[in-house]
Amino acid sequence: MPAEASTSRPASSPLTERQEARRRRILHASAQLASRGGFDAVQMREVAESSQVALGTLYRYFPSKVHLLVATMQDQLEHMHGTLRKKPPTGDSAAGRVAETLMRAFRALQREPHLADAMVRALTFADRSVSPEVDQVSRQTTAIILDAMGLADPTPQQLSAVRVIEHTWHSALITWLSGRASIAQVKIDIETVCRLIDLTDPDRRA
Amino acid sequence: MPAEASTSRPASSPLTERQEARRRRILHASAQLASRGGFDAVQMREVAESSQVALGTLYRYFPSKVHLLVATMQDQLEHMHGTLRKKPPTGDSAAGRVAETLMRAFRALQREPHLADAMVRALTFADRSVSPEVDQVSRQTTAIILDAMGLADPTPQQLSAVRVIEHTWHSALITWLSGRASIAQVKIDIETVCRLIDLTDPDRRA
DNA sequence: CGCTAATCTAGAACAAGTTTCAGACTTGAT
DNA sequence: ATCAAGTCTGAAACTTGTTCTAGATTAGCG
Repeated sequence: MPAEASTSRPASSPLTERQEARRRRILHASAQLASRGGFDAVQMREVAESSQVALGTLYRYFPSKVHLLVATMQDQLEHMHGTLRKKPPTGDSAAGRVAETLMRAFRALQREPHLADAMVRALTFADRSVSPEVDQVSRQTTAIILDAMGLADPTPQQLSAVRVIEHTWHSALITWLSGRASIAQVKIDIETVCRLIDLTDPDRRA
Repeated sequence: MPAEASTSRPASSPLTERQEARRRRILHASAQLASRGGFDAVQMREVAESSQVALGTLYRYFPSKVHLLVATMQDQLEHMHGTLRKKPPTGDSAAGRVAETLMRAFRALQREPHLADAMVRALTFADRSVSPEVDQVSRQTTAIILDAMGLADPTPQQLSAVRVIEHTWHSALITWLSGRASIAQVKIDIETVCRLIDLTDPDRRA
């Protein structure tokens, strides 16, 4: 596997400079509009206009609104992973560190709830045509969690626990975004699910 | 709280017979179209035509496509809860019974994957305007799980565990529907998360 | 029965995602 | 520098969810 920016994307044809710039302008416009009014506020015509690109071009870069928003999420996730790396969590147990990390991410999302709404809704609404991109987001999330656990090569059990944590994370986020769960509840649920980690830690049979 | 059909819905104005019939026709058409081609195949004009109702009327009964599909899900969930009641799960532990119940539900959904797709996508895409209906679905799901646990009054911890199980259930379903997880993986994740139940059972500190 | 308010119907109109197309511009290779 | 292939632009068209309107029907009531 050749060294490549953690960004991923096989880079089937390396974009020229101007193309890279267009791509960034589009993602920036997308995030900006999303921050304003969430999923609905990201209108393809407006994204095109804001990023100084023809509508057809926008669709060449991102074949659908969902693709665009999922790519926006990848972009934001990288930021976040970078930020988290700088200040690793300090808890004693793996479970505690993961919970701390997720709550930190959660607080970051709280600062831009509309953006969070747009990204998460796109993510869960995505159909099979977006699977590769969604998968990439999922791998990135997994990496963040494994980082917090401080684990190099997890057992299958632990991987399952991590998947369950991700499930809970996404779904809890949705219930919070749609106003059906309080922040406190999200916190409790995150902490609850993180106990699964200790449960699957071979060293620490409670 | 007055006794009312488990169906819910405060019944602000009791529908006449013809109205009730229209409502059923609509839900039936919705489920039928969904079974064919999933979320996208449920087109409001087609639902209206199939159920012999004007488009405006359809929108009077269900104020959006998402409302319609969430109502369809409520409908199906009731069916399922009824079916499950008849053959309660037989496992020894609460965790086992819940896992068994969920996997049974999962197999039922497998039989109509397109319908499952439509319902689950609508559920997670729903915004605040659909919260009451989504909440109702969530309560129904909770009831099914608590039934399987054989629990009358759960502790807050147990409620959190149940919420986490629901999160996992929904999210795992989505990853399966979008082809990003195998059935085997869903099974493992369900079983993994169900261990939380034993973990929070006051009687059975493993 | 006859009236009134609510409901239903058919169909047009509107909004936003997506597709299409003809022509202008870039790029890379020769 | 020139040409071919690929890309970008602007604008219109198409699709499907949603709203609106005018007139027909129905339900409940005196």
